[in-house]
Amino acid sequence: MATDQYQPLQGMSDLIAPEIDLWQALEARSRELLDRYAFTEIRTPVLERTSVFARSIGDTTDIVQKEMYTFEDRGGRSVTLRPEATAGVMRHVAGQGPEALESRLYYLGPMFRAERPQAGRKRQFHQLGAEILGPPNAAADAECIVLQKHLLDEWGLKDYRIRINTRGLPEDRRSVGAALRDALSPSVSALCEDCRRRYETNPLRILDCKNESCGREVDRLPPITHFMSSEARDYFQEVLRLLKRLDIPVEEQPRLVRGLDYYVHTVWEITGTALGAQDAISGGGRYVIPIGEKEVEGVGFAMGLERVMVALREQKADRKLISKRPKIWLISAGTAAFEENLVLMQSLRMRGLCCGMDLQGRSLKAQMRTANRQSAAHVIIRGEQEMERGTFVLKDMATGEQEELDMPGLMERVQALTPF
RNA sequence: GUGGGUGUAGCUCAGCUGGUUAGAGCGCCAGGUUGUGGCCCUGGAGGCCGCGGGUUCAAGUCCCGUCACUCACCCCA
Repeated sequence: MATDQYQPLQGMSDLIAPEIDLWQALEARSRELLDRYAFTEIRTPVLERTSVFARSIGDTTDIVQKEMYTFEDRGGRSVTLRPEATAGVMRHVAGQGPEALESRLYYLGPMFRAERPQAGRKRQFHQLGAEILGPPNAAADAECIVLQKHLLDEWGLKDYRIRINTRGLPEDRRSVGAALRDALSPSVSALCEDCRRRYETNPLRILDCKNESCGREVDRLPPITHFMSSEARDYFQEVLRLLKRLDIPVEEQPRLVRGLDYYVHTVWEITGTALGAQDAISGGGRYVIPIGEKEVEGVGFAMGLERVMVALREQKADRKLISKRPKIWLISAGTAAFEENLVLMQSLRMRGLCCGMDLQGRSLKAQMRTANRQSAAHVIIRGEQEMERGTFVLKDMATGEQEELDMPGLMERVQALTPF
């Protein structure tokens, strides 16, 4: 029944079995790896004051202008569902003492953008991200990229590309913008409508316009590093050198600038193949974010987990990530056996085993069907005969072999089935 | 926000130019085996044909609106 009242809001979905297995596997592997990289988790609220996002992401960006879920709370304050997590994390860090400015934090959770849904784009989606706080440091930038690659490899994702560029020092922004404007001034008329607007508001964004004629004009320009200070160029070269040293293949992409205002210095993007139009699975960069009177500096990235999962499914790598514990299904014939099985099931669970049984007292055949559907590795069958003899039938569902055991024998066999 | 495609059983879909009781496969339940799953056979349950309006003697089918899904643009993860 596809009736509206049973559906979640547009672009949002209920995550449930069997897909949830992939979510849990991805999350578990990620947390383990982030821990190995000495990051700790932070969970910030999903709802923040609107200014937290508007100031840091940038008033002219599409995210702030048309993609945020913004509304007034009961006290008349403007609040917003987070469209990304970096701003909230920085809000937290800015409120802490100076030692927090050296933190290594990661987050994993839902983000909200009121866009039109399409392949690889939901209104509620999930990001995994990490931040290394602190002033510009090429090693930190490089480590972020290393970590992302490691995550993708850990998940078993193949065929992705890492593209990288620099936006220069914060102080360079004004001069780079001005230089770009000068360089483009003869060809403004050749630019698309959006870019003519960007020419005034944010000339850097013209660089990654997908429009062909804009691309032709941009290709005539020297790379933007040309307009930057030598300090910015040296910093970027150092990042590239370290990445090479760490054996991370990246492609320089002089037109990559990314869409959020807070980025400075190194920016990068990871794209996957076979993802449709929305092929960016991860993006990141160094940033300077104003919060209240302070500015917080750091470097970080965010990965779109829905897109990662689409890519994993496409490459048939999703099933390899999921490991389910073997399950035992208890089968009873007769009410006496049923009740004894309830007791047995509980004691097996206390011993760390994963098990279940039909609670409705259906036919043995129906119980077996359920066991099969539950993909139980083994079943324990108990009926009148076994009750009389004080035994249990243990059946291996894969081979179909079964044996009759007494209690000590059953416990011994069953204990051997636990992974621990 | 703009444009294209699609809404029929739990799922995937068929339903020719409008015509009587709306179908298939899978899944589910039961039986074939009153103590054994998967494979096979038989039967059964399950449909406001997304929703609202209109045209017509008659609408799942045509028209309008609306909602949702989906793909793309814009942009982003």
